Amino acid sequence: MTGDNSTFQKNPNIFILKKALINKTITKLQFDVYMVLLNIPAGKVTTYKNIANIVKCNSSRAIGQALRRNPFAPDVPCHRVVKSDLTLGGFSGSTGNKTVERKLKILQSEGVEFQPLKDKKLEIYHTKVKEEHIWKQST
DNA sequence: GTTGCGGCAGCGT
DNA sequence: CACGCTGCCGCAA
Repeated sequence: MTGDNSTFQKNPNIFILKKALINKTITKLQFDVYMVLLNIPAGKVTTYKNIANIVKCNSSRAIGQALRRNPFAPDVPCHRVVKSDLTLGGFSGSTGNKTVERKLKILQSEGVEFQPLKDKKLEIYHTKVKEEHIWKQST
């Protein structure tokens, strides 16, 4: 193949992930999930459910579990994952406002925009990502 | 080496 | 709003 090897050169993280899988510091599900994350560019986000579909796992919650154990943060961008209703969801193993605020700040610094839900309380937890920032898989 | 149990950064009804 | 459910994984017996 004359194919594109630049992916590997631009993402040395892939090499690190494979190594971690072989050394069994991460599970196969973690490996699959983290590989998906590496394809999400800054300024975009995806959902737990979307990742679950990609890695063929029927439990979005298991995805959250894999993310919370991410040993490679922030190189593996676990903060670019939100809930299906486009609200923020948890971060770093917690759903508390204080913790989630950190997630919000990181995403905003990457250019992601948010809109609060008017009919709900103006809490961070009810802040939604604008749809234009949802990551669409390239074919 | 194996089995069983309980909890999880969510989702659907 | 409250509950039940899913698959996965760490830890104790």
